[in-house]
Amino acid sequence: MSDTSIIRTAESERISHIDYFNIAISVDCVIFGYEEKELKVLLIKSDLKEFSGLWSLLGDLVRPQEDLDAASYRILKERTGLDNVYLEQVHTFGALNRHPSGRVISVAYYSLVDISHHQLRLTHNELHWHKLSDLNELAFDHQLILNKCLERIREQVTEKPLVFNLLPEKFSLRQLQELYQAILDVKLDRRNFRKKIMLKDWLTDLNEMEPDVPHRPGKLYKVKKILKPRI
Amino acid sequence: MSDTSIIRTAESERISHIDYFNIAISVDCVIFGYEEKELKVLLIKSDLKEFSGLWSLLGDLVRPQEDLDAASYRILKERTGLDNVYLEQVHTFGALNRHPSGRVISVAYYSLVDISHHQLRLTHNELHWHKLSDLNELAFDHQLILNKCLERIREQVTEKPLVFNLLPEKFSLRQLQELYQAILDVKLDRRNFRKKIMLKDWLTDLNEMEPDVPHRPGKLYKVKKILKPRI
DNA sequence: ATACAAATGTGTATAGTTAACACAATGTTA
DNA sequence: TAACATTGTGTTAACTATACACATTTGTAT
Repeated sequence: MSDTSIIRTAESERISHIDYFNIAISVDCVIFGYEEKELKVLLIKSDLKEFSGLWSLLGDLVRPQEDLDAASYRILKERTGLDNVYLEQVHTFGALNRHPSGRVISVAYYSLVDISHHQLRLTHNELHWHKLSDLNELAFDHQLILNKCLERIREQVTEKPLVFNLLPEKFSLRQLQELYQAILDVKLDRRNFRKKIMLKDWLTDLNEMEPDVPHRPGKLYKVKKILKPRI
Repeated sequence: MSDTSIIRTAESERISHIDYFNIAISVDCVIFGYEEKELKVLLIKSDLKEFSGLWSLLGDLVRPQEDLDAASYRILKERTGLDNVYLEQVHTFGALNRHPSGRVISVAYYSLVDISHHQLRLTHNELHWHKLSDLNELAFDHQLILNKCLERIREQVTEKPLVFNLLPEKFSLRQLQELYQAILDVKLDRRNFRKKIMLKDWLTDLNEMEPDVPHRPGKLYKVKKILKPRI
């Protein structure tokens, strides 16, 4: 499409390229991890002078020949080395002044990754996992984006077998319960939790015991079919 | 911002304007109404030759100085004359070839309006309310967008006092039940429905009876506090 | 005026789900 | 071998959701 091309709107208005392509579109990924009984998010030091010293989500402009899901997938792959991940679009942020360099509309995705995954390689030394419970001011409107994604996970955690993406392949029911507790920020009754999770028929008993615990070891399970929508 | 301006991405890559502003962004509104015990959607005849004869959602390009919510609000106001409406962002659609004239990414909103509202004036004679139950092929990916919005409403209808936006100010419990049935596509038990809706404490009894019914009239209610997020 | 048609308004019993709660068994460490 | 930490398990009570019927009110037709 050239600079003189025309877009027809539903109203048949004719609008020149120059007028209407002045908005850039980016994708921001809220990449969640789980470690030491805490939910974490992967952030990078902002390289904008306006936000110097602040952390920001991982994002990039969407390329002209790339769809939104592909862009989020690319960002995740570039930053973490992971390519078999859960990614879901959450919301699009388009406030006029959200980006200091110009009009940038950003589509937010969230992702759930296993921090201990052997394939995980942070590709940049200004990339760090931050505890959600201990977060300073973020660049742009990234706190807003993060909150929206967290809200979405909380809605989904009891509905869909998603959060297994945050755990290693083999896990105990205690680990799983602690994860639920971290996400929902509640304390759960152990017996009721085990009953409820078993009713969902998401887990396979591996007939193995967890190793290296200083107490009676629990059984290990894996999830039957993890949700990783092909993006 | 001029054609030579630079956007810094999180990676500090430098990307020229020409390369990265070749994507247009639009908003599409799925405007739901309710009439004759059926859910309806407001559509307009597509004016693209590629979709000649097909109906499409109401949409327009986002203007450079307009945020997304404002764009959806403007589209609704332009098309219906209504300006006190419920609007909610649902999802962003960015497939490469969704628009035949070029790369257009569209943010979908849904809206709930009272078809019988005195202020409602369709501003275009190719605008029509279509029964959801009786819909032909739509232009673009608009069937996809519609489905996503319908899904969203169904999730929310029992959680939030939203659907009152579809009804006139005064309504009977029968009308309300019929609306729920239309949205959820189920049959509900009258006694249980009334019990449950009353428990939610959303309604005020107006101490009036519905007029002009050929049978025992029901009481009229209005909603206590309707949800119309300021957009 | 009377009978009929259509819809309102109301309560209870049953089934299913969620929440609260305690103790014996297993493995580790000193 | 005793103390510690954590696993694994079942029952009861509270709450929620579902199924279900009859007398009352209004309008209409005769």
